[in-house]
Order: sequence, then structure tokens, then C-alpha cells
Amino acid sequence: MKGDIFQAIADPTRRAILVLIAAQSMTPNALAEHFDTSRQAVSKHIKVLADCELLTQDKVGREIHYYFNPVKMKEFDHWLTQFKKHWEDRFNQLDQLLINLNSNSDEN
Amino acid sequence: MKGDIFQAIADPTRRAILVLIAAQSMTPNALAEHFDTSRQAVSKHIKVLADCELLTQDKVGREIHYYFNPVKMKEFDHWLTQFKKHWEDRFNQLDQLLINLNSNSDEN
DNA sequence: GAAATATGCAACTTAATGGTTGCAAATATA
DNA sequence: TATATTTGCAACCATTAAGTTGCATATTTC
Repeated sequence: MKGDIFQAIADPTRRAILVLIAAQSMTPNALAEHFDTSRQAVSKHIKVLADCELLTQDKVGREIHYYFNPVKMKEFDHWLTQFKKHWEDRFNQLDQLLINLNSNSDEN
Repeated sequence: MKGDIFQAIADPTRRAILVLIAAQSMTPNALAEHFDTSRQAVSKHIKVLADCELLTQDKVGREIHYYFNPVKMKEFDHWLTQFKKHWEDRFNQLDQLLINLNSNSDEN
């Protein structure tokens, strides 16, 4: 499941990382200061996010700046949108069914 | 992380279950026919989804009908919406910055 | 009442995940 | 050049997750 965006977002620490980096690009060290875990643990989370392209990197000297990549987030958004759409279709069908039932009862 | 909706949706089999059940309520047996795994494996996935209230159940005799519960899905939707909103704010700030830069260059 | 069916629960195995520590490579600084 | 800093990688450990098999319970059917 490597590179799976759903898997990446499942972890609460990684979601927090996404929110932080979406607000402002950051280095792993700067990022790690926001968490109680070790730098390496944060680094591993970054790797997971970078593997599925939710983060992009820009090397500046010995520092690496990580940026949020909204493109891949849309993949995630897409699933949810499709799901909602599909469910709403069914909801509309249910509405229609209720309308038809009412019409029939009017005829009787 | 029990009851966490992000965790529940992370698994591809569970996402497939959600799509199937959102289209039509189903019993565990009927659902298991759609997958290559054992009934019990599917049943465990159902349990995960039911634990975080993405599915509700209705016992009819010895059968249990599982229904999709859209309410909890909104919790998930909410996170993404907030995230997008937050990111769009920043995007707008970037737009504003570019406008200001253009204004300055016009003055020179 | 006996057999069949639908389901959940428990035990177990294997694979994946998140965490730690130690170390090596690259770059900046003194 | 020697030292400090930033980072990634590898090895290891503990926990969780997903799957299987077997069994118990409830309900329907014969």
C-alpha cells in the first residue's frame, strides 16, 4: 500500500504535518519541533507523505524545504466527491420514489 | 485509533464495502460474495466501519442488514473542506502578493 | 425436534506500522 | 582543516492490523 494517499492521511500525526506544511513550507527539523516524537519519527512521516506526492521538496544547501502539493490532494477529494455524488443520486431516487407514492395515493 | 474514520477509510476493501453498501444495503454474506476473502474477514471490516458509525445495522430475523450512514461521512468531509479552505486562503494571499508586486513594478 | 443457515466471537499467524537508536553523508561555520 | 549542523538510511523492537480457522449462538426450515 506504499504511495497510497488514503493510508498516508490515516495517521493523525501526518494530518497535522500536512496542515502545518500547507500553512508554511518547512524543514524536517522545524517540523519536528511541533511534535513530541523524535526527529526521525517525523522524518519517516515526511517520507510517507513525499512518497505519495502530498509533499514536494526543495533542497537549499544542507536544508530541505518541504512544500504542500495540492495536486495529489485532489485525488483524495475526488473519491469523496464521487462518493457523495453517488450517494446523492440515490437520495434523489428516494425522493422521486416518495413523490411517486404520493401521486399513487392521490389517485386512490 | 479504534473508531477513527480516517483509519476506517484507509483500507481499500473497506472503501469498496462503503461504495457497495451506499448503493444498496446488504447482509454480511451478500457482501462477502463480492470479495475474494473469507466471510469473517469481510465481517471484521464491517465491524470497523460500524464501530465508527459509517454503517448502521438492522436485524431482521437471523439476517443483519447493514446501511450506509452519511452522517459520519461528513466528519471526514469536514476535515477535507477545512483543509481546502485553509489552503485556498493561502492561495489567495499569494494572489494578493503577486498583485502587489505588479503594482510596485508599475510605479518604477 | 433436528438440520441448515446467518452471524459474531476468540485464538492464532503473518505482515505492516510507528517508534527508537546509531551512523554515514553532505554542507555550513569556526 | 576541524567541528557543528541537517538530513537520510538501516537495524531493531513493540504494537497493530488483516487474514485464517474453529466454534458458539440465534433463527429459520424441514
